[in-house]
Amino acid sequence: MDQDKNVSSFTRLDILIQYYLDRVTPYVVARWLTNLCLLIVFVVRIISIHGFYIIAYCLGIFLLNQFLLFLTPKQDPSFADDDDHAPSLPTRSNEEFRPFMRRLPEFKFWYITFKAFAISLILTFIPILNIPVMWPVLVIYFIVLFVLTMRQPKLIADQAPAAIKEGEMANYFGRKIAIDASMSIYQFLIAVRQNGENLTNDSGETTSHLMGMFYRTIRMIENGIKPVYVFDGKPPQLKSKELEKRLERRTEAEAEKTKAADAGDGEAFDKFARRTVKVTREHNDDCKRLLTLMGVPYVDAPTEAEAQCAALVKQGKVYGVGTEDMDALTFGADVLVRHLTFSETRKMPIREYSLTKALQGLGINFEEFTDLCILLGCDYCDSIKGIGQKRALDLIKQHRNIETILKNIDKKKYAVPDDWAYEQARQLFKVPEILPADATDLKWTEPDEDGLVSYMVKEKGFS
DNA sequence: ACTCTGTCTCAAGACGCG
DNA sequence: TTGAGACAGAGT
DNA sequence: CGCGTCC
Repeated sequence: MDQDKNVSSFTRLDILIQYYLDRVTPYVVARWLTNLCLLIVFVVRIISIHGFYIIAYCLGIFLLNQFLLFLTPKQDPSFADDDDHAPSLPTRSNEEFRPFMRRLPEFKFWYITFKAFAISLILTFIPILNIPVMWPVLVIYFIVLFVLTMRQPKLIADQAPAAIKEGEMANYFGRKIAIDASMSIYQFLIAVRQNGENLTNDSGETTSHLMGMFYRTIRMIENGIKPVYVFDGKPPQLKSKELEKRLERRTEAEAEKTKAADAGDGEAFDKFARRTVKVTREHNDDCKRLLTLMGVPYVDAPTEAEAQCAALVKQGKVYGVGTEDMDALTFGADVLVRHLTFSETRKMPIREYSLTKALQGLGINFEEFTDLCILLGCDYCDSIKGIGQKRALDLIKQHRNIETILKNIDKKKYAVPDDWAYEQARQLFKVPEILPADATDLKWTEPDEDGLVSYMVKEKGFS
């Protein structure tokens, strides 16, 4: 695991292997068919030469063991008893939902079985391993074990408890991760400031976003993560109301800011300055330039970056979405990685959320999940007062969709908003405007060091 | 007594030095 | 903006 | 670790 001395010497090979693994990841059926073929070859060989039963037995036990891990939700000891005060589940779309992660993800399960089949097959060519045993004994042994072990996971699965996968950066070695660029830039602009102002170069251009983007990307690449940045496009129509509100608030904050500046109130100034932050075209262009120089690909989303990120996951082009925003799950991204960036600096573990496992845990399907998220409140429309996490989930479980809920609900108690646009919102989640798979070409190349230096140092005044 | 919701507040990035 | 945590108030 | 600095 963490024997870093060895790691470096294997890095090359790792990268190579990971490269092929990545390419193979989307082809689930083909992968398993390959395994099936291997298994058949193995079985045929065992039967035809009447030997090596011990290897078959070991293989069987191993497969059984892995299969159990595959069925079992990941249950971290530290999360074992957080039933009431689920400490860090976000409020928005998944306070009550216990994201549900297999202890052994599908891909890893496949990979490990693949290796197991291959190794077993090879072992059958080593005569010394042909240890004579009574094969019926082994079969009985195996059946007993099988029956015994198959009982447990049912118990665990029935409880379907919290299952967030936690891990280190290193676990994502070689993985491709889609990241909402605008969101990151926004965060950099907000967080990276000194005396209430962003960092700037001599000519007064803001450089906070470049700083953050630069270091963060470096960090990820160092860890073998291949990031793809996704830039926001035009916001959808439905969001305009929300955006109006934001603009209003920003203008308000602007006024407060000026007031604070006049009064010489540094703290207040800082506070309001953060609220006036907006990601501009220039910021985006700067970052795109930087990314190009660093050899990191980016994608221009037609509308929402989160939606495009999710699409990249669905298309199998990246492993997951790296974000703090739970909306990515609503857009159908199966894998969501949180705290991806600061796990190294701070002691925050990386958390991986899986949509499929979460749905499993909640006992609902994706349409119902979408409705659930709308009920809980999204950017696109209002939500019903008095319905929060628990009630929303209960209602969804009972009625399965918003229409039925509306029919059955006591409208006096829970005021449904006028002209509630939940249907359009649902459409946006279901069929978001995204680029088709062949429109995005993700290539990671060597950084252009000279270009980087000249851009950062000469143009932006870095040292 | 308990559960659930809504509201408030706060912080926000990454580095390295001591 | 976002999430997280703490808390108060309404509902059961 | 906490805190000052990055530009």
